[in-house]
Amino acid sequence: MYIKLSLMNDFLKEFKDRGYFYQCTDEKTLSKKLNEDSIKGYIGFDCTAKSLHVGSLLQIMCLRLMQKHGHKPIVLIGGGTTRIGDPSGKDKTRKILDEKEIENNIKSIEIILKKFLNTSDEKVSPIFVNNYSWLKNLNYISFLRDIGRHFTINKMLSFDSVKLRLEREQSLSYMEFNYMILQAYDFLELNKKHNCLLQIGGSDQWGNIVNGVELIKRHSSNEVYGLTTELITLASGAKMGKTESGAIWLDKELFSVFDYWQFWRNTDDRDVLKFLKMFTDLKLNEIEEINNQDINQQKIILANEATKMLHGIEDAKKAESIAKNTFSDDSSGKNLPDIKINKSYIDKDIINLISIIKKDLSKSEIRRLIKSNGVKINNETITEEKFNISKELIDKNNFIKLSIGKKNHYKIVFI
RNA sequence: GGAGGGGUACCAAAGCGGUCAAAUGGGGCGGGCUGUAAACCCGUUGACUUCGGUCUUCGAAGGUUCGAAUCCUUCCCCCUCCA
Repeated sequence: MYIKLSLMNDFLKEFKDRGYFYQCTDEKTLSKKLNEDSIKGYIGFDCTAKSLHVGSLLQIMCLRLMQKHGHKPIVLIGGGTTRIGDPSGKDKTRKILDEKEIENNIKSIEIILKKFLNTSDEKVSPIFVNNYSWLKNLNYISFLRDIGRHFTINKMLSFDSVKLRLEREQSLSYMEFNYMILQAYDFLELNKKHNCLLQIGGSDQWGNIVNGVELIKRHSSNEVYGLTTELITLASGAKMGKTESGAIWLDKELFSVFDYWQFWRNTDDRDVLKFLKMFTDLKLNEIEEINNQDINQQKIILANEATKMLHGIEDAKKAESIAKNTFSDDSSGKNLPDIKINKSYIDKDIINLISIIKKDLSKSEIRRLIKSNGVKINNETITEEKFNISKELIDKNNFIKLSIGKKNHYKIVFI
């Protein structure tokens, strides 16, 4: 299966060089195909939430990379399969979302994906499809006859997604058991309709992808390929994309540009190079150069590049300067985004104000925070929990800077 | 179907009539050090509080007791071994 680098297709080469590659069903032939032609490849996204989070970013980068090398991505939004739930990597059946929620999720996810992708060049612009459009009308009997016949239970039971659930004696419903068949069917459908030749996914999708490849071979004797990406492991051992305080959402309503920038800025030293390769458009030789710079400078570059890709260069720069103000210049916080709070909170207990801004904190937690010197107003540590927000604290621009811990700063504007 | 073991806070895991809002470890949060990193050190980690306390928690529901996570009854769930 070894291919000389010189013969390897550019897309695949970069896919590997950037650290995306994990497995491929038939690397050699795929490489050849990619060299001959512009092909179509797809990645499926789930729509269980109204936004994608950083955990999906690697897949998005794969779509971009396809475009970069002249291939056309198909973005499959799993409107149908989300109604079923992928059992991979899950112990429990997840809750089933209602129709409206799914519809809304799909819309907002599309908006996010479009920010990342080139939609103006017809040749590579993405095709958006929703598998609900074909899954909803399946006829059970004919589906079993056409598709179901190609799957053996013996084989299905051997897939990790199923096996692990059974081994742990966690129940797996018949509905979820069918997920892999539906995903395989998606690939078949895309192959038929769009001549899609490739499916990319995370390494946990391997089984599902292989099923699709095999189904297509049996059903229509076409050769198609599967490619999986490395599971990202952070130096700290934690999972990429989730912090303790919640997911790193790509939607700025859920996760502000500044926080997004900060997320990258706070990357563990040991992960910086990896992330530069994976999550920026910088050329690999540029990255080599950057890698010689001061580590904090590298993180700033990473944060700017990653933020730019999603929110645009202006917002990225803005985030950078807010960060500079807040952390380096120790400023008043005047550049932070405004948080508008009703005037009636003036002259009141600070605990109330904080509980409005950090809704997940209980009042006891806030008291504890204050006790352990974790709260500052205008850079002054608050020492008593009965602290009043007096008028004198509010500056001529009508705001105060509230800091919770070392990294959370808020500009509270009273209106 | 038979025999045994177990369900405790975010997770793991002690406790087995009062001193238990519950040891310990991990994680989280805050502080210190530093570089908005890592490592390390310290504190904290149910809710509400007029800081005196008050209220709710140990699978679920009942019961015994002045008093239960701890004892009894019923139910639910999980694990191991045998058939």
